[in-house]
Amino acid sequence: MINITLPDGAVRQYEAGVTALDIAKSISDGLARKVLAANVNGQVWDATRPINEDAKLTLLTWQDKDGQSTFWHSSAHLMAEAIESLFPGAKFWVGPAIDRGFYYDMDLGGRQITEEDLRALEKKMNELAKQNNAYIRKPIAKRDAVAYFEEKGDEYKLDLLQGLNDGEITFYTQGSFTDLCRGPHIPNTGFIKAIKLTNIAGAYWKGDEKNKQLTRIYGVTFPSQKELDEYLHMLEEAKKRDHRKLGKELGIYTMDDDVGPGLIMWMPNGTIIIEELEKLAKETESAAGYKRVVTPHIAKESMYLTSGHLPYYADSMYPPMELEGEKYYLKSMNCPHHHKIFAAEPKSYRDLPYRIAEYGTVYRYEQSGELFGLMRVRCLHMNDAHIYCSKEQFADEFRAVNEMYLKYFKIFGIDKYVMRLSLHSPEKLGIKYVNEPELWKETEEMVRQVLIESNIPYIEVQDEAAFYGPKIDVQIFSVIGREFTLATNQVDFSQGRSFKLQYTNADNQPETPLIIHRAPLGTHERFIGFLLEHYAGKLPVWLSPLQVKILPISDKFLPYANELRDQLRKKGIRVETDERSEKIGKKIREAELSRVPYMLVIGEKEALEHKLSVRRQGKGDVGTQTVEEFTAHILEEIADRKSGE
RNA sequence: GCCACUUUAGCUCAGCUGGUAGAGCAACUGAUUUGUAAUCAGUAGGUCGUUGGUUCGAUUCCGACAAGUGGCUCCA
Repeated sequence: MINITLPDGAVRQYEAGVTALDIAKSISDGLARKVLAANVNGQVWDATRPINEDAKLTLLTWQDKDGQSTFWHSSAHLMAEAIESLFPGAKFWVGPAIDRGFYYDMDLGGRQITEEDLRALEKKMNELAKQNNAYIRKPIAKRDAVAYFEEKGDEYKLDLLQGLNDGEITFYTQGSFTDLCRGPHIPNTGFIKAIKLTNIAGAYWKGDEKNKQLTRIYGVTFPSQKELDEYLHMLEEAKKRDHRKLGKELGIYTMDDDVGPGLIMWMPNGTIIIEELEKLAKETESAAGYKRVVTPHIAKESMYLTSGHLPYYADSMYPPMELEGEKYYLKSMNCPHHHKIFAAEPKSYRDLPYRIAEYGTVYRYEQSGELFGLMRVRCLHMNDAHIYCSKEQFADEFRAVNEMYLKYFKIFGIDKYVMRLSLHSPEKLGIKYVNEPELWKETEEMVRQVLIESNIPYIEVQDEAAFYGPKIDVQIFSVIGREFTLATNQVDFSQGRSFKLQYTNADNQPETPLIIHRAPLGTHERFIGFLLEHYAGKLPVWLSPLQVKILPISDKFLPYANELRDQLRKKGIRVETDERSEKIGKKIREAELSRVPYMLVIGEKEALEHKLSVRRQGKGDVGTQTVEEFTAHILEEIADRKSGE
């Protein structure tokens, strides 16, 4: 007999060789019908795999993340079975579960998959699922595994096998399909009740663009049709808050074929948002001791050779233009220009920290396939600044920048983000990163300490640093789930020396400053794209292009409405009157859809009493106020940059 | 840049197997003067992304290019 400890601490005794599924059955049949996998002593196992010694056991169902990923991974196998049956000769690479579903990469020998094929595959998968085929685990000797895939002629699985040791190789079989797989899997295919293959994509083998491109099919499955329907509904809802849709509906920005891909033109409404953001940045930076500068959009080749950008990033800069025998580049970053401003006048330690800021316009020749709405563009406006400081000042300066981030995030109510400490990878020194192993170690530790001392949760990732030093990136997700760096805070121990930047220290010796590159509000493009999705288009009053819309009940009240409008405008409030001879219902509907935060309904009663009837976007009628009450309220809301309400 | 798909009126979308296009909303005009999410009627608006080809004839079939979209790779 063995002892099984359940999550509530209860210990039960079973015969050795018992499975998680047996144990579930001994508790209740209902539970047994829901068990997808089990966590045995911290490892995720098949629910049907025998347990031979004392163990801590957690049964995993659809409610558990590990249960879901097991379910999706098994679904990938089911899809592969369907593919093998419909497209014989397909060779498979890997088919993992992802955040929301699964994919499988395969080589179809040049065959193209169409939307109709996906529907046929779904149908086949449903048929196979209904057969309730068990997923059967079988440990196998390496040479037998190799023989199996040699027979099949699957060079991809053979490649996978090369990296595995004898004794740790298992096959899983369900129905007529056998795959090399570590597992675990759900008990049988019958659990998979609802199937949706979502899209087809090319994916480079092993993620390397020099390799062959495989066909990748993405899908998602659920234990019931209802859950699939809910998921599809959620996708529909997410699409409604996509910044590309909102940007068009709200007249924020536009693009044009004649202007070029990835080049944003900000329309009047978008420009108001930009101006409000810049106002916030200027106030905040001025209070934090920054000074503003302005620099040109282009510079000579020699500067980017000095900075080291050209050898690393020439591919992502627009090609140079030749003038008077010199090559000029559109700037893809502001730092070199800022370094030149630092160097323009001699500096002493008394001038440090020297902080200069600019909403700099930069141009990056992003790969055409990467462009994405406002989030990935070729002309961007950075909330840029550079801080030149001594080693002793560094930690305080870096911490202050982080605090500025958090202050901004509070204003915008941003709470779903990941702070990512991006480190170099030592084997790429001299290739992707400046070759200064000691400095890398030292500054990475310094940055890590700042995060720990400030008690900021973060994750560490290798091989994500800038070429000149480690950085902290703030990662956010667009409504369609794509990840972006919203803000960045970077250490630079390299460019100071490249540009021969110096200051005189207290001992009258020349020293090279450390540099911090920071952009807490990222770029206008990405930040506004993010804000539109974050607020679902319902911007807070202070950011809203139009803050108040006056809606007269009929033309008779236009004179009072416009008198009111002028009065509010004098207070700096962005306000317009709907002067059309439409019914009030229509005026309200359109004002609501345009997401103007306040609507003022003006009729006979209001005109007589010199009052206004206030409507809040999304909330409806909130009662009658005097003009003074309303003005005081909205001005306070704007001045405090309140989010919501 | 690579794989796949898409591109019809300002917007959202119809248009079966080739015979030069249609709806709703928006716009404009007129009527209506309205009390908290769509008043009625009329008018106007499109070289069907661009460009080659096949055909008596192409929005429709084929190719190239461009832009957009979903991924891959990339992202200072």
